Amino acid sequence: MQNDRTGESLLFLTDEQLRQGIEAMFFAYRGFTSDPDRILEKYKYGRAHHRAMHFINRVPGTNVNNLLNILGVTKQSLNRVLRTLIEDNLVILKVGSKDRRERHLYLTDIGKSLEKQLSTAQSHRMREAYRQVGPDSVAGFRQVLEAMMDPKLQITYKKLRNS
Amino acid sequence: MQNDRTGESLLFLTDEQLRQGIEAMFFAYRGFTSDPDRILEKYKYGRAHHRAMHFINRVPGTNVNNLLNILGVTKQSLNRVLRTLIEDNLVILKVGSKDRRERHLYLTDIGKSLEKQLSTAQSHRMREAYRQVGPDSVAGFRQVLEAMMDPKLQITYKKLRNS
DNA sequence: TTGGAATGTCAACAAGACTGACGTAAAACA
DNA sequence: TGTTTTACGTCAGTCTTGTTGACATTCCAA
Repeated sequence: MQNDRTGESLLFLTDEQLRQGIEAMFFAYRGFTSDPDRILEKYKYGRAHHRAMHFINRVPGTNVNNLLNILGVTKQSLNRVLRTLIEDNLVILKVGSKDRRERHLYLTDIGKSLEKQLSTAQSHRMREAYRQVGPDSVAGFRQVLEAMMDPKLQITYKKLRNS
Repeated sequence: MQNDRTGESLLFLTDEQLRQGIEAMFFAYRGFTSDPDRILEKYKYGRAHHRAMHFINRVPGTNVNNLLNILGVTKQSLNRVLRTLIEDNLVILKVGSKDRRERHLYLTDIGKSLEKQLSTAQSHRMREAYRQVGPDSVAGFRQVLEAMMDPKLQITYKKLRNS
């Protein structure tokens, strides 16, 4: 199993092996979202709220357009989520000082605390998986994921990584 | 970067590294589903139809309950999808001969052909990603994904792998 | 023969995505 | 200065995919 992993051997990747990769993505993504989902349910929020909070936390002060590009949804869809987060005082809008058309998004302390709860739960599972398989596998994991992204999102991903 | 990848070093996995893994999963899953989604749109189907077809193809003759467990949705939700697939002659039901309560699911030739189209598109992206990163990374990728699954789904995944 | 399991179906509902149209404010441009 | 473009918000309607609850049918097994 460990030998014959030459570049050449990839030419013989069977449909079966590719299908297993597909199924692994499907089942793993379920696990990946399950812990935050359980927490969100208690607060009557959904995955969309989680994603918004995650990236507002990641890029504090981001404007709406930028967040839209990251999330890949329509402004109407994002707006519905943002409205409830603002109503509930998890997120605040600040009008841009340079360009006053822009709204900059920040998590409030309450928002930060929920985001922390969610990311802790999600990270915990990932940390545990990392621990089980060892560092080399983790590097491979990240590389394959990156290679599977659409080019535009790959750039977005790299920008976030360097910010 | 390549050195110091000992088991010990995992203890120093930063929140930042874990967060990058989370974001990689998020962006990669978008890529993962995008090609089939484009095809499905033409036929007025959704991801739910794709998933059902995928696993019916994978386990021909599966009964509904088994498929329910694999997909992790309610029977009502699956039923709606199955109904349209049956109406459109992509899937056929066969009443169980041993236990006639059970309905066994099969893809028709038309169903097989659409499933093939979808899995080819999805596999293509995965194959390309695999090619870019090399076989060792692929092994790591699969191992991390497997470790991230819920235990029950991990068993389901392994069963599929050996069938 | 009866209880429970497997399945199907009806109804109602909710989250979260979409499109399209329209409004407002502010910046950028000509 | 006047016009156009950009950023954002909002209203309305639709679709997919998920949910719960209730109920009917079939039929295996004790």
